[in-house]
Amino acid sequence: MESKATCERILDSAERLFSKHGFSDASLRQITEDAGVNLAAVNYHFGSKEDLYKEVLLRRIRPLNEERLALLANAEQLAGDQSVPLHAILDSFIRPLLRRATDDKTGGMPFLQLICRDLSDPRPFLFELLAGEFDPLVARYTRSFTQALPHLSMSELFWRMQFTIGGMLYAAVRHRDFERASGGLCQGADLDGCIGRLINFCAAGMMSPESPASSNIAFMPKEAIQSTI
Amino acid sequence: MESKATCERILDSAERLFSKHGFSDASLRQITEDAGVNLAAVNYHFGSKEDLYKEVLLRRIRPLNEERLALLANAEQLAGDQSVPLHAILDSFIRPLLRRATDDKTGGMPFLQLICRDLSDPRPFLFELLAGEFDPLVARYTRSFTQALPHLSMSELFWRMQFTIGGMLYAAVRHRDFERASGGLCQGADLDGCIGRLINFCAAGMMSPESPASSNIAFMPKEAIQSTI
DNA sequence: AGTCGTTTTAAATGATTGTTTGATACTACT
DNA sequence: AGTAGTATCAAACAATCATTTAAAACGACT
Repeated sequence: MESKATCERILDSAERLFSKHGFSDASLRQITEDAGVNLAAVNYHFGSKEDLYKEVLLRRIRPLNEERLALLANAEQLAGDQSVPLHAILDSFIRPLLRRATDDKTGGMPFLQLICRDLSDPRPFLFELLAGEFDPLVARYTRSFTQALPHLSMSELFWRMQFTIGGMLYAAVRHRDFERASGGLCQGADLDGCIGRLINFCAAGMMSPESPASSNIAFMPKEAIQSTI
Repeated sequence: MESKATCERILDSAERLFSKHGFSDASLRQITEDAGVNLAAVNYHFGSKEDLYKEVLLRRIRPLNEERLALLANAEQLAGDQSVPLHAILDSFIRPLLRRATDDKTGGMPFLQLICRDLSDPRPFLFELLAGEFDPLVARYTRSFTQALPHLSMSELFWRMQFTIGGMLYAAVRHRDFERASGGLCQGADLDGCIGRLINFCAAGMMSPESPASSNIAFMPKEAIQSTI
């Protein structure tokens, strides 16, 4: 049975080209040519272009989230009856994703590009897949964060988790470009430095005291805004 | 001269449809039909589809960043010879963007969708435009943050700015979906609450002490990672 | 009224897309 | 060796795309 090798060659090429050009601009002709297989192979093995894209994602997302949950469970076991350190929770959530930037066997930068794109701006045909893969993960982490940060309201905690996710996704997709954008100040290659800094940043934001929702609405006079538009 | 009305109708429809379907999947036929103009009007008035897209972006980005810079200048003037409060710097950077979620006159959610997409995952034909519009802005804010956070190394500051941008962009594009994702805990309509919380979160992350880069590399044994894949 | 520059229109161009088809090649098992 | 099921292949299908063309309509000014 040669189909296994064909499928994987298609998945590899699709991952790379979907990541580079996007779902619509990466054509099946491009992908199958890159993979060295016949054009009809995609529809034969995967059914459609959309189903191919789903398989590209699932191949990487499932091991990623399994790794996260295993690390979190491990951290909880290490903590015993004490509460899990906040840094450990964040580490188990952030590191497995960002690690992939330099690990081609688990997708490398192409996968990070895809997952960032689809989590912040998903196409409708991915709604079901993403909800199925990430809703349970978020629910699980919500429980852990709640125990580590009992002083936070559920609503405040949920916002802060979203900010964390946003910072993580942006760091994932941009960390190669940081060197240029910073004028050489930040080496994109320093992945562990990026991960450590992000965890510290989010931990500080997570731990900060909860303040009344309306306290930060206006830091300066409204006139300043109007006059500039 | 009727061309002004035609151009603006095209820009409005293009903004909405580019935001909804993306650059490639929003066709010029769709856009011109939605705008009620002839198909050839886009190439006549804008030159090409790419140039139309650039104009859609520029129409919103320029007032946005002017507003940010004016607010920042205003905050610095209010501070006199004292250093500008960190919250005020973040406010001038974050609020003008997120405010647009409920302000259709400055683009509304469609514009937020576009700017989030293009800042985290830009197409090559936008590189020059984005660098021209945002590099000076980032340079300006870097100076302000440096003064407000003199204890940070340039490299640490730059990373933290990237995390802030990431959290802001993700909040911008997702805040309508938060209600569903949180099970009703977070009302997407509470825009000011989101802005205030994001500013508090980033301020805490920004102010946290700088630690040696390698201090957070490993929170748990490596075996835990290997065993789960 | 008539002319010049601008804008709108319908139609055609040339190329590319995802998907389907039916024939051919291959593998494995009796 | 021959059959059944799987996989590959070249070719064609129907639809859509951005862009161009040349004619028609319009507006303002002398």
